[in-house]
Amino acid sequence: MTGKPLQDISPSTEKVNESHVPNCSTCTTRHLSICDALGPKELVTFDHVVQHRGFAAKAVLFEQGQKADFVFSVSEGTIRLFRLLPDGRRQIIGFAIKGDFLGTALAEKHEYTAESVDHIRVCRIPRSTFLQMLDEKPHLMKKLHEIAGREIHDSQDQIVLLGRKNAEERVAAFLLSFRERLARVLTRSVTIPLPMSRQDIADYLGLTIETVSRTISKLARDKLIVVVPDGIRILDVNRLVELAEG
Amino acid sequence: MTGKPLQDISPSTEKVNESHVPNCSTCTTRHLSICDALGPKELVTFDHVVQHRGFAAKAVLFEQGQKADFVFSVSEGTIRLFRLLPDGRRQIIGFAIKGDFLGTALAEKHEYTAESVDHIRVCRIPRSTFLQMLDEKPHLMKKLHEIAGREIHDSQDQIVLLGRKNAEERVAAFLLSFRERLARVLTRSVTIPLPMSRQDIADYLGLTIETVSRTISKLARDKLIVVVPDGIRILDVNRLVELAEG
DNA sequence: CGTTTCGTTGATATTAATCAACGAGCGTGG
DNA sequence: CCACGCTCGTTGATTAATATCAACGAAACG
Repeated sequence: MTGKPLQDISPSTEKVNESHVPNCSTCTTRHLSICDALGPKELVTFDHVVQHRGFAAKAVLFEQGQKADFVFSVSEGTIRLFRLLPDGRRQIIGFAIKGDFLGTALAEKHEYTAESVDHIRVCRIPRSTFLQMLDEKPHLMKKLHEIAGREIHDSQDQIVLLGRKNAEERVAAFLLSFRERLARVLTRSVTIPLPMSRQDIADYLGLTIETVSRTISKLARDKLIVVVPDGIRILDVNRLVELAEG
Repeated sequence: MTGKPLQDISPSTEKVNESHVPNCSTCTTRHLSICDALGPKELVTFDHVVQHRGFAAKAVLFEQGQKADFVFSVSEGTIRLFRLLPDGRRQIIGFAIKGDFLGTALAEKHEYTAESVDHIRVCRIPRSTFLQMLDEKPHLMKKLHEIAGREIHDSQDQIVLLGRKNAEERVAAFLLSFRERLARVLTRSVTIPLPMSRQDIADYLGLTIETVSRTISKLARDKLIVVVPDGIRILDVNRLVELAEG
């Protein structure tokens, strides 16, 4: 479907990073991410092993089946995580945003592909280094497991959505959950920016692009939302929540 | 749908447990479960806090939204884990079998209901005790996270299945994955016992009971499987795998 | 300024859901 | 021990939801 090859790190974007995130101690994403588990001293150690990277849209961070050499923390932008079936069908597992942890600590291989939706910035650490830290710092391990617990919970929500909800419920649930996640990260605004394409939303919700488009149009017709450039605005949260919950 | 109230612990079944699993050191499930992370000394400690319980079919171990007081390890039987939508639609998140860890260590509340499919035996530990052990034993924490990683992986498989596979692919994938899990636990036989009902399978695969029934009939007509009492037998694994993978 | 990509909408096709009937197995009670 | 009533699984007929095919306009891009 989208199947474009990876693009390399853009040097210009990298420069932006260097100035914006000079070190872990002053990082604005810290309290949202796994780094929240680190003390002041550990943050300094972290600085020595962490690598800041910027990517343009459609860059591949890592691929399904590939050996996992790094783990990542997202500082900015949106990343789609997906798996492909042999015939090209794509299922997006999730969208990663600022503060999210990416990659596998204990497993050797990535089980999905991660591709930037828009301009992104990430911090990455060699997995071997991270593993060593995990062994030395139980509180980091615990934090990681906490994150895994949330991931499992979210996956189960998605399983219920895909297994038992209709198109309208799926779209409503997606808009609300994405809003919820954005709210942790930026000022909670009525307008929800949607950097991903309709095709991305469709592949996330197990629908086609046409059904997503029609459903969004219907929600707008019913005055639950308004479609704005690159996003939507919620008019009636309560009715949308009711819809989303089934 | 199934919505039956919980049944209490059957004393007779409990007796069976006492004789069959007298202690953790001789437990036949140990190497399959989280207890595999425990050393000989720790196993003895474990013996003092673990409670063996037996349940008849359709017993509720814990419910969606309920405070999580215990964590569980399954010794025998099959357990369905599900969530209900307000209007009664049910989505089965998974089936737990011998060796599986159940419950949430770090979260306060259960996010799904666990109900025995057939006669089961479980070991349970107060969550508070388990949490304390986690803090004291980093290797236990690591083991738990390893298990969580596998759970996340399986959830993602299920998301792909529900989002992008058709009925035939779903049923084929279910049969193979259930067989795979059983194989870890009992001698790998050509016949796959299916203790759960067609309705359970349907609620797991996001289908209706009729579609599951029809699809199984079709697989049998196509000579990929044979339906036997309380299970199926696989005739052509390769074609079934091909089907399941999409 | 042409060209491509993206989103929307309409018409039709297809898959799976729904509605319905039936038979087999099981437990219970006469 | 048999008969009745249930539950469960299967199969058939029809319907409904979403996918597919198709066309088009607007925005983005070189």
